Amino acid sequence: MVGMRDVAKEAGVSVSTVSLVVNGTGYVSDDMRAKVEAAMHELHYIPNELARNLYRNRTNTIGVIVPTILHPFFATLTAHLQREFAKRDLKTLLCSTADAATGESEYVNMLQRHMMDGIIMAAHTEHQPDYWTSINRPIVAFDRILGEGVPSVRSDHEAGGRMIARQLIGSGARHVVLVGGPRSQFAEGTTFPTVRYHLTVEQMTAEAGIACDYVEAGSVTDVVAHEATAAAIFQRYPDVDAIVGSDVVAAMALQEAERRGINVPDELQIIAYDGTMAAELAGKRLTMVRQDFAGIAAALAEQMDQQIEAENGSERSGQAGEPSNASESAQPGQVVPVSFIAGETTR
Amino acid sequence: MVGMRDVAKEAGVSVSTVSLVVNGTGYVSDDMRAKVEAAMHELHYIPNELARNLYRNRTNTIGVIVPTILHPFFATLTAHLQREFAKRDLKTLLCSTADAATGESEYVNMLQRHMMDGIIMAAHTEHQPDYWTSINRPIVAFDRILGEGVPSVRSDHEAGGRMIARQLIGSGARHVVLVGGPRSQFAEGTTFPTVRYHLTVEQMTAEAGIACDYVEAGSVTDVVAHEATAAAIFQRYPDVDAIVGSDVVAAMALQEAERRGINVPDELQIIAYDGTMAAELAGKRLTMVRQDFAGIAAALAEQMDQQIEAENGSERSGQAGEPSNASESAQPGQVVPVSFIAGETTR
DNA sequence: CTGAAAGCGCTTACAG
DNA sequence: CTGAAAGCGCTTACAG
Repeated sequence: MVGMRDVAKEAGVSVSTVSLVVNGTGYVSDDMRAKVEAAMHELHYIPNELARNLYRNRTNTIGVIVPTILHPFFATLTAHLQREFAKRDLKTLLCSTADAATGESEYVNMLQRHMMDGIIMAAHTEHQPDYWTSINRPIVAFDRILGEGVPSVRSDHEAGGRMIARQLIGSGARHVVLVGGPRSQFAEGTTFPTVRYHLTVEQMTAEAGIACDYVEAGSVTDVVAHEATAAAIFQRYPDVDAIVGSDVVAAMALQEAERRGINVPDELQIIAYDGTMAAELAGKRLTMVRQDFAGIAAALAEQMDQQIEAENGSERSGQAGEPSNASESAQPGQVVPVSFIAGETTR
Repeated sequence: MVGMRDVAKEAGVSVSTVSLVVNGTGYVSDDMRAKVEAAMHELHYIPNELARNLYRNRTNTIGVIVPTILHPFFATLTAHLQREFAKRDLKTLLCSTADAATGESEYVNMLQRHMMDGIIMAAHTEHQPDYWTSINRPIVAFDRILGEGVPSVRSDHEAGGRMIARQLIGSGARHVVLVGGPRSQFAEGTTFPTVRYHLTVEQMTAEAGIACDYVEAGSVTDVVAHEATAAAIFQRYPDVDAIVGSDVVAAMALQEAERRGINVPDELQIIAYDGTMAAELAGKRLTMVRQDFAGIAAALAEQMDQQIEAENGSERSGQAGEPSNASESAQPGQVVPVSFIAGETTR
């Protein structure tokens, strides 16, 4: 492997000079520069980033922790994040907790070993907030609250809930079924902001005198489970006339409805929450509440930037041991708007 | 930041001893080990992987180059790859060429700068084979041929084509429309093995006296384009009674058929090629040819392992400058079987 | 079994 | 403007 030393020798200059030329920093005479560049070409020199990483204590890599990239929701999120990070010359390390046998803590471990510069946390975690706040490295959460000092970004799920409820009420729905995660996540002080759309729909339909039942969907990881969930809805609630759930659930519900000869949207309305590509592949164009993935990714990347900058800053000035997460002043959570897109599955 | 030196000082031993304890290599007396471990705990020591990386000239990271992870095909491939790599303690760097403004050559550049240990190439490239063979670092191609010495893995597309043709012929199809990539890729000596399933179907239907037209789909990146493609098929070929295309195309074709009141499968059969989750979300359970993603990922990872091992080996023994890609003896391409799964869209 | 030393390939003050 | 030196944090022969 040809290194800077070889280039320096070939060009008859010092290693420092080669470094200056490679990095375009500092002043180098045109004469020297030419000699060095010639030598670099001659030897096909390619700088080794690992040495730089060590010196800077930086990898320019961000880990994106998601349950699985097989799910369109997380694929979409990840794709948009990669775009944002690439703009900032940051690489995206795919960290899924369901696809690999690697839990979040192993990824956090890698963060602490400086294998990455930061983590976007968008997967489930059993850890208590004090776990997350004690890590003391750049972490930004998506759609969950990991504790004081860990900035977080989420969609405006309350608004999403209102949009859905308004549609259902306005179209004369009588019996709504909501599909979502484990009901245990709905406890007071939940760290899952997503539940807010469910809660909003439940509240508004109740006020309007509309029946609203809740069905727990299978794991986000398992598509087959969603199929079973869809079938179960019709069995358990034969008079259901509106189903609300994630794209995947909505698509499966539509498929099941067609199979049972139920007319959509006349007899049954379906609303998909998320608005990924999955919603476009269904049997009809699904009506949906679309999350603004581009906006979410931009906000997450922005927060990550700040976290990283704060870390660099505090390293220079702050005392080593003091555990102080960056940007204490961070909002409890940045909120990104959602939008309602009427399709062929509502009336 | 607390380093090995601090631990050594605290424990009253040398840095070498700390290193031995951390790595569990070599012999260390229980006495020393205990002292070191106590000190590590005391100081909350966490090893910095960057230094190791530099010494080993390794990152344990593999870049996966795909057009976009938004497409279920590549999401599925990537998810399975990550699983395989994780088993081998390798991390997965997401390298998409369409989501970010980063082309393959930038990723190759990163490979050469030792920001990763290898690349799985599954995206389009304009480069000639001599570009790829001259890189001289671990590269494994998926579903494309990048030149002598670059191992490659693909599905058995001929078999896939035969399965499709048999179904169509057996069910009495009269007018088949195949949807696929730009026809220019079909030239003699193409580096795109995928076209073999199209060619096989065309040949077999021709022999059976069945009409078979080819429609170019939009970019793999663009889902909306697929919708337009689907609509165009029905306009251009009003008597079409069988459509074959990727999951996404098939799903959109089904949607369009239902919209036009065309009965599937009685009047129109649809076969999806790939067999990702996208095929399950469609209006009906699509009949499909499923690629064995797990098998593909395993084969790719296996080849990558060999490439990396070969690189390490040649580094020790071989002379530096000699460009010689690992495993010259690699097969022209490893072939993974596909399977036919009957759904509700064929008869 | 343990320690002093050299080195991974680069960067950055610091003299000149 | 250029070079010699120290150092990023760890690993690994090599003496003892």
